[in-house]
Amino acid sequence: MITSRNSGSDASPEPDAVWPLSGATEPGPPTAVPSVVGVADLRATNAAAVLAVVRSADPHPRLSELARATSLSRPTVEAITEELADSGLIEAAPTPSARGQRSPGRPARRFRFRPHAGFVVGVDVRPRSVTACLADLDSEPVAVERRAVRADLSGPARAQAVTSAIQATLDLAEVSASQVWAATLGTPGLVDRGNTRVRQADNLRTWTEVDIVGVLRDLLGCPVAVENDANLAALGEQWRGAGGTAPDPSTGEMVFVLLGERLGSGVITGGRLLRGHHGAAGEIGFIHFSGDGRRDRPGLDPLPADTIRAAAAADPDAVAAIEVYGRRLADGLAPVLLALDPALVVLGTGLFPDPAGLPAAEILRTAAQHHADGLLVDPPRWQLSALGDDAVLTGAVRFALSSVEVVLRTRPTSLNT
Amino acid sequence: MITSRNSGSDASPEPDAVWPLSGATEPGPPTAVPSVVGVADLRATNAAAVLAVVRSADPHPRLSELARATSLSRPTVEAITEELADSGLIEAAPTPSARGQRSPGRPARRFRFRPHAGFVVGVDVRPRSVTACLADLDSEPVAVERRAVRADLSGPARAQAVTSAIQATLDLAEVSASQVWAATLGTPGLVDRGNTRVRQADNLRTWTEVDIVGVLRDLLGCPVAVENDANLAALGEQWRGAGGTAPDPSTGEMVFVLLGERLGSGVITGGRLLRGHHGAAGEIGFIHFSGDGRRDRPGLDPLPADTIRAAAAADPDAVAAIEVYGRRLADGLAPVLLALDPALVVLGTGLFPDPAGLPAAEILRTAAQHHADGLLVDPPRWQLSALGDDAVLTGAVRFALSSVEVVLRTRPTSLNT
DNA sequence: CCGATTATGAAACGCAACTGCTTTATTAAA
DNA sequence: TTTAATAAAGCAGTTGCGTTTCATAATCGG
Repeated sequence: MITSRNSGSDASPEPDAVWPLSGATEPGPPTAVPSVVGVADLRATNAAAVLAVVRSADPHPRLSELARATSLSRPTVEAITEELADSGLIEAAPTPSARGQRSPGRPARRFRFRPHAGFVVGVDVRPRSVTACLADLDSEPVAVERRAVRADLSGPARAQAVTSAIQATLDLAEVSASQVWAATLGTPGLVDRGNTRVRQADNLRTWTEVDIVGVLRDLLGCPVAVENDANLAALGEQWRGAGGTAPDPSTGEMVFVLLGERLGSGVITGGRLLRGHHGAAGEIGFIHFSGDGRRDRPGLDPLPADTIRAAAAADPDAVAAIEVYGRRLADGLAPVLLALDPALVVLGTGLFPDPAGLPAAEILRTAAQHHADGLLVDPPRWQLSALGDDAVLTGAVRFALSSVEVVLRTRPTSLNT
Repeated sequence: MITSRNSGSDASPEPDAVWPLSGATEPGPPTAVPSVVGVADLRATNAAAVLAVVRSADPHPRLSELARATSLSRPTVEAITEELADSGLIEAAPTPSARGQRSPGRPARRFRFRPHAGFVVGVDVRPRSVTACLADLDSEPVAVERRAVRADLSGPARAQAVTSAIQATLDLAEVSASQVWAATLGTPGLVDRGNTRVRQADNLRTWTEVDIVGVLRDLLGCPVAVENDANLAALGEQWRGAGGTAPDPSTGEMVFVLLGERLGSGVITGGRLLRGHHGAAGEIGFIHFSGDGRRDRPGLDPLPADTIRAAAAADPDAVAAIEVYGRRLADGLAPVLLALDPALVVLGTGLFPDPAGLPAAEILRTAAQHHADGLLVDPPRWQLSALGDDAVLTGAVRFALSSVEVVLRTRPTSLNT
């Protein structure tokens, strides 16, 4: 095992002061004194590079391929693969036995990533439901558990529902809490900047009084974070490339709009979530939308369910109503889009639960995009959510995973406990 | 000299694939394969750490202090200081001869940063003027040169004014072009994402047709970037802590509003400039402000100069007009502020050139802040620009400097050409 | 002038990575 | 079945950086 000079407390909810390996191109935040490195950190860094190649290469790579891809020497990658195998993060893969594909010479060992070396938990808390998802290191769900709850459930009872749902996923997948490396909980309302507390959630009674992060940390013994649901949904869409399976670079500059009971949004710029000073970025529900029924109050009333259904059935009045709604949305969003210059706006279909509503959502999207095109300098693309109802849950898993991956990128071999 | 395995082309305008040492806390952008490191990179990184301490320590540090501050061993920092001294980035400092402060024992060598080891150039291009600033590595100006030009000047002639102003600063300071490490030019209008071209600048004739980056690179032989003026002003304000000399953490989440002929803004989130997908982030000049004279066209007409003067003289009508203007501004900005959740809004006083206008600016600020407070969830502080007319120029210097500091943070010793 | 104190210098060690060579396992041809 | 070709795996030996440890040099207070 490698111990790093920079090793902070690994149980901290924020993986702080680690070394991002990705290249930030332009002016970054002003830094304090940069960290120093010792020889031991080399191993950790290079192990991360090897691990990344093993994860992405297809078919399973051989040592020589790893050496070429990382530009490390073969003896070095060999030593690294041994360490990674010891830590359980990779394992030997069977050599492909297809007759024609085999090359002459001594057959090479091949390596593959072990996604089940660890797990993460994502939770989606809504007024009427609590859903927990246990996912492996490839963010593949291994167990999902949903609890229907009453909207007026008290905070502690809701927390109880969360822990019980999580515990159920663990039991279902026969995974112990110690195998969980991180957890993230998505919630409506505002979250503090450190992702440790729910600051405000007007439709969830006494929910802010619960120290849900503490509860989950006691349950799982790993870093836990809370985050706004729209923000997580944005992350989820980013992961899925917002529509395709292929990663889409335009998701690095994206605005996700969650059309729920209250309007919310998640903003991604430079590939990362925009959180703001108080963690309240994206709270577009308080915008004064023009022409909305409630003239004096901010916000945009949600579309009635029957209008959506009627529009899906091509009722002209309902279609017109949705088009008006889309234009209002675009109108209110225009200043935000001007300020952010996103490549993409993704409309979360939380408001259009079943597939029947999809045609209506498409009408809304078209109307909004068309109207926005006339208002903006560099109009973004508008898309419907690719994940639908699962966006928040997926995003929670991604959030948890990304905090783990920061560590994987720096000292993966120190994780084998 | 140290050669790094990761050495890219140092003359590239974007310092790509270098190692940011600052800790990015939460989910970062999805990365390709991380870079690997060799032993040589250790030296570069640790040298950067030592350099940073030398720059920030006061009084000039001794070897043992450097060792303590960096947690490196004394022999290591000694070797590093030698290299840094060879490269010209630091030098021996005289020992303080004050009788009382001297400690017993052999007197220690002390080291200090040499800001004149290199220089950067910042340029502020406006319709009626071109200003160049030559600054040292502490971003201290060593020469400033201003050229008044006609607003309808052609692009090539304007470029000529730029090069001539830059050359004048070099001559004035007796600095050769080879000593300039980076240059940044601020301009109105839109800039492409790579900071290499001016995409759009409706009030500058044929300015977009000039390859100003190429021209300056030929002149200076160093990385050159162009950036929107409001964005640079935001960087400048961030550097000055937006009002104080002390660095202010709240500038990491800041919106700078440039009240010029056209409204522009620069947004800083997470300590870095928000650029957007097309580099057009912050273009709030196209927002439809309510109640403006031109109902059908977007934007907000600038305040007439005589109104400003009258308000400064406490004329009630003028004061009221400015208050209305401030409220309109806050109204139009509210969606942006909701989406970004900044800690701070800085009003650029480009519209209020002389000190006489300051009282009027203060009226505007107060009215805007008061009105915004009622519209937002987490209202930001509102401040007047601390740099005034120099904001863009200062920001250009900072932008250029930050791109060289990225290098200084990674392989400072490879710079001694 | 002497001891206390602090900085500097030099040698030896550990660790990670690299180069170059030998050995091993396999396929294809004789 | 043997043999040559080929590619992987194993095994020193070297280099570079950082660290520890010990010895030496310079200065101050008495």
